[in-house]
Amino acid sequence: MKSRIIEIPDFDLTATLESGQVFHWNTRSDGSWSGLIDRTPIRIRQQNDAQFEISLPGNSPSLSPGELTSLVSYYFSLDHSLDDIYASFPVDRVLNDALQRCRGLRIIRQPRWECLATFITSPMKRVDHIRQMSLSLRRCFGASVEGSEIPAYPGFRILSQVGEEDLRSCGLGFRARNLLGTARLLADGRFDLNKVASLETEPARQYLCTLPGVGRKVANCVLLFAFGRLDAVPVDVWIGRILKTRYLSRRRKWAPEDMEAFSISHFGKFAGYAQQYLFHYARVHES
DNA sequence: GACCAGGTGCCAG
DNA sequence: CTGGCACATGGT
Repeated sequence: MKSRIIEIPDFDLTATLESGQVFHWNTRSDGSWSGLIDRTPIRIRQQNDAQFEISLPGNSPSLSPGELTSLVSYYFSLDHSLDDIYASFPVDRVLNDALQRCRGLRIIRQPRWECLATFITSPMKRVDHIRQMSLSLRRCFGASVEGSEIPAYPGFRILSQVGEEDLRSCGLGFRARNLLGTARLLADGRFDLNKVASLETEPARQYLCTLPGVGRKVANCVLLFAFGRLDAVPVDVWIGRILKTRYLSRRRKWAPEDMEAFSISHFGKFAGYAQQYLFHYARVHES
């Protein structure tokens, strides 16, 4: 197993992987994380502030050291300048607390379908449940990968051909119909994920919302975590609570759309980043 | 056993 | 446009 050390100045691996944007990475006894970047098994360990050991478990996929570094850099968005992002935020006591506590958290670039599918299974589920469903789907329908304990996430062509009951047996409940419906639209070519990338954020959001099981919240998660739209703000119960109690009047009623608009106007073009810090900070200090 | 979880879709007023 | 409710499952 070849490994290499890379330098990354501002990166908190644990915060990034535990912040509820991705659902399949596991810690190991030696402190490293193992997971898959699409079909490639990856092992990564933070050695100190800025040094990371990355390696390819098993011996199947032959990536050159350069290719491995590129893959990891893209996935973890190591090109994002956190200094610039932090500097763009307003002076704000609430956000600054979260920034200090979660410094180094990065918005990652997930495979599009994997991200879309897992967030279709997310409504009314806790993060650990989403992890469970994701793992069940991988085990039931995903292709095994040499060097990885867990199989790859099943593609939409596979899922489009399974029965709704098979998806329910993975614990999806009422989400099974939505995942199946969406998988079929993609498999039939009636929905094109590549088109999402070519659209401006708002039209892309509207387009995503045509999929069954995808509303504004899920669409924003997909735009933020898979399409690098750093101004997309998913408003869930956590963010809604934080915005209402710390930034807005908790008397008045706020529509999620209005809270999105407030976030953009207050936090700016990286409002999605601000949202993720607030979300993670609130969750690690769970009530 | 209620109660709630990174919501969505549908229907009545 | 707004409010209310069903939707499955699993953990406190």
